Amino acid sequence: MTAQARGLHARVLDSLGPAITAGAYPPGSVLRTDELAQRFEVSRSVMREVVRVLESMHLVASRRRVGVTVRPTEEWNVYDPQVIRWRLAGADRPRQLRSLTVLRSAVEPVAAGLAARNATAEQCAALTECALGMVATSRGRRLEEYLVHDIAFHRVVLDASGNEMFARLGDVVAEILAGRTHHDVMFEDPDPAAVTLHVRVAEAVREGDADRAEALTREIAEGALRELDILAPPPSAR
Amino acid sequence: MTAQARGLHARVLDSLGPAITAGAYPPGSVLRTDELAQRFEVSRSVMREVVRVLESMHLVASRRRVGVTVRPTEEWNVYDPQVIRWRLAGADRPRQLRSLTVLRSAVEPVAAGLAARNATAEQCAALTECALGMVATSRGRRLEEYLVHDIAFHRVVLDASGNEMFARLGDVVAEILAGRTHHDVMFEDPDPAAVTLHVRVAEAVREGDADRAEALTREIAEGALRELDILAPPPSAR
DNA sequence: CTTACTCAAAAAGTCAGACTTTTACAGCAC
DNA sequence: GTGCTGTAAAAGTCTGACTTTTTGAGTAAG
Repeated sequence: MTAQARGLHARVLDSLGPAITAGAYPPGSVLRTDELAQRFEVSRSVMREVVRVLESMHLVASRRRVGVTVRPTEEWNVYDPQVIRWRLAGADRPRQLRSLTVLRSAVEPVAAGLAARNATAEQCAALTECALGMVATSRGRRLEEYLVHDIAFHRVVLDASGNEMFARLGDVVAEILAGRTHHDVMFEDPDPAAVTLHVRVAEAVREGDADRAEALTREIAEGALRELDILAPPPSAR
Repeated sequence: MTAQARGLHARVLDSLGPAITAGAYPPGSVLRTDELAQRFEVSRSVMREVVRVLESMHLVASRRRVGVTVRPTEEWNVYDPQVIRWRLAGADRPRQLRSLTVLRSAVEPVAAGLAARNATAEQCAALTECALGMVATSRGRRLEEYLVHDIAFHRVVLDASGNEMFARLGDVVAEILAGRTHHDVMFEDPDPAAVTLHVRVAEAVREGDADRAEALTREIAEGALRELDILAPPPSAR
């Protein structure tokens, strides 16, 4: 499935990166470039390039005479899409999913409000189309088709906000939504209330009603959080 | 000022990276590793490692027989701290600052709400201390001291939220606040209303009042946005 | 016993050159 | 015009030698 002939560099990175984010080498562990090169059966050049990339992600720090030390989790570049992917594929996927969903719940309402102000006619049309698509596929186990429209909807909102930082969270949202469908609750049809909310958000954006778009999106986000609380309860109560 | 002997790799990266984010090589431009190596007077190994890092930031894409092509802005990893730093140092600093401030205004209120629920006793104490420090240095052109407390305050809130993604925005907020003091309005004392709001946020968090902490932080954020509208007006009205 | 200095080794960092692999493109045949 | 084929350009990979920084052991002085 995953591309095989993507070059040595990419292959080693996709092997070592997830291992580190999964905690196979706990923070403070020391690796040596030469040893790694041997282990992965690649030349030192390739391994050096891999280490440099991991270093740029703040997963490791390379120091002379010491080696390549794994950094503590708090220092990782957790917004790096690659790191996000690695962690979502790993064991602490639930915790990761929670962090990202909370982030999403903070960002999307504000993005929707901005979208109501800034969306172009084309974006409004796209939004309506997505919402209609969601309605059309919301019943009868057409989950894959529904997912496509759902992802597209949220992407358009984030793009239409006109904020670059928001727009770049489109992939994260896509990952979350896809995860929900594929891992968690793929047996039942989407919540009709959520579908309706999407339609109403599209309306609000079209009418330029920022406050309503924000409030409605906040409801969608709260729904996502509630869903998460059921599937993967938070750490604990106070 | 900036470290000089940080290794060739870092020096070339810090030269080429900002050049790209500044638009010196417009998207679609094609560079050749060999040519770059000559231009920067380093070996191909070093330049290859630099290119690999830029590639992991999605600033460029390297393809055989073609070369290293600069990617369009929308594909850059705009959350990479390094990229953020480069862009903030460049010409479109104002636009960048706006994007980040909007992001901040979306995230911090939610983070404060979570902090009210999750903050430890130590974090509450730290928060109060920061707020008091802000009060103490809020008058008499003690802007540098004030800044330290301000940054610390927002860092503690983001950390105390217990959300990893929020916590990692501490550096971004620090950058924004520092930028405000150093570039924009360093002539007058901070807004007394803002200082009071910080004190009240600390209170709310201490008392575990999530809604109030969120609302108060939203006021702080709105203040920051208003300030931004004055200093660097948004694109245009509808 | 502690402190300060020296020095050797370990590991990353750098360089140079040869070779391999992919692939865009030109030129040719149909 | 369409399709094939071959060539060259550029990245990708490997190897080995050399340099630089840095740690920590050993040693001498207090």
